[in-house]
Amino acid sequence: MKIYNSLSGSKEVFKPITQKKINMYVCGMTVYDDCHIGHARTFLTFDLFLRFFNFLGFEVNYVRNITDIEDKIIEKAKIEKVNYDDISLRFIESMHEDFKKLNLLSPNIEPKASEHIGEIVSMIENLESKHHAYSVEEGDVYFDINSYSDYGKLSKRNLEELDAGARVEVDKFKKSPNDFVLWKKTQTEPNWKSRWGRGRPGWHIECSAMSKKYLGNTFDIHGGGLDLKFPHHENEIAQSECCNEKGFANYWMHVAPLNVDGKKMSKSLDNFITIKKVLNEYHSEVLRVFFYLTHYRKPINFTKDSIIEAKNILDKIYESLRNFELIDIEIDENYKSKFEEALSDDFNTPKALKILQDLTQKINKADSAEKKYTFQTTLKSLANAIGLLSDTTESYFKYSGKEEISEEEIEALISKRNEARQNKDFEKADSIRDDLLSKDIILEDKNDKTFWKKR
RNA sequence: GGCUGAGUGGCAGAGUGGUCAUGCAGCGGACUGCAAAUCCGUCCACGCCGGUUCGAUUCCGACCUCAGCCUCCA
Repeated sequence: MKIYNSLSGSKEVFKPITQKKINMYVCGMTVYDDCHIGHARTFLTFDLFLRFFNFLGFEVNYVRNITDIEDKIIEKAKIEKVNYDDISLRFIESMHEDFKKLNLLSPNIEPKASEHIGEIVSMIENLESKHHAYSVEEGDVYFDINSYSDYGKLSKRNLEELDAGARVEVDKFKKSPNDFVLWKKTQTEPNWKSRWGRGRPGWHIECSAMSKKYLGNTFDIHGGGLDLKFPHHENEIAQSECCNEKGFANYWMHVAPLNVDGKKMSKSLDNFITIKKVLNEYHSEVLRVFFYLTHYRKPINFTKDSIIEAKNILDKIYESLRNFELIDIEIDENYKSKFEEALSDDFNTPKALKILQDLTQKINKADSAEKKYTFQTTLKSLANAIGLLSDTTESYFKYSGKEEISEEEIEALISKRNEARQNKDFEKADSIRDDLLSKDIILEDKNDKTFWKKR
């Protein structure tokens, strides 16, 4: 198994600390709004990692946190005149709903920042006692970046560069412009008692505290979106390594960003697409295929055409499993090993997908029932390993977030049409088919049966 | 300006020093009452300029372009 390690900037042979066990920490959501498809990419990618590690026989301890104390949450609460946890709880619920629909495997632990204030405070105290942190008159506590010589090793920058490029106005209390806040003094909710007065944690420290609690000082994999690499992950490394006096994560994995119509998603551009919106039109596995089509370290562009392409591909694959019933049969080892090989090379999903497409073609061209079953079973089993083909063909094709016409009505029209066909009244039969097509229902006559699917 | 990464056919996207990726879309054909699905066939390619080489999309160097980060961000 080879994975690309952001820390070294190269592909490395993956060696977990404990054989066959993996401790993995992923930076999760800051819950101040509905999840968008950029989030979907990141978490679907880590879900793939998790599934494939399981497939290879690793036991993964997966921690994905929830950041529920943060400026944007507090701001929103102020605007809506509600408690901050009304906001965070609302969006945690929304997130869980989305993630369930995306068929994401649950993390083993999903810790919340607000429930780890004790751990956070003691970590800051530890850093202060070792002179890696300092408090100022105002009551804020900062991390002293110059006390940690390895600063910048993940994002590959040094302090001089950072100082030169600093665009923000320097806080007058900071010793160095790149020092970042560990504890923010505040009287507004939420706040907690501490030796520096009432306040709340800064961003970054919660991940150091929670990963330490659940995974220990040093663990295998730490990841998140590429945009978290700097400063968030860089700062986590600084805090954790200074506090624990041990190496932090061995492998860092970052998922490249997603653009919409060639532009970064943002509310001002009005190209902000939520997971809910996409799932309203497409089966969640279409989104999965869409992501798998591009390697996770490459930027991806979300357009109407590209999601349709993903749907076309998945449609074909599902089509080849129509009427498939799982029977006890050996799977094709040759395809299995090719599939494993592709994903073992830093999760080359485009290649893995191609193997599934090859299998589909083999099924369609199989000249014996036995061969067909073998390929179908192989396809199903490999696809399942990466979270695909978990639905039946029938229900996949009938999936739709919105209902324009009921299944009963469709079935009724189909039998009406077949009656007309038997009477050779093709004009009537075609008009019924056109009518259904206008409602996005496609009919397929196969042998003596008629199937329907959503466009 | 700095750092990091990337440039392959309409789009997506593998891979390799010397035949071919592949998929989606398109086009032609088979099948079908007609379609759809499926199968068969088919078009289109490696940013630019040098160098190494018998030969480079693949190796080396310069250049150009793009993206992300440098401020909140998955």
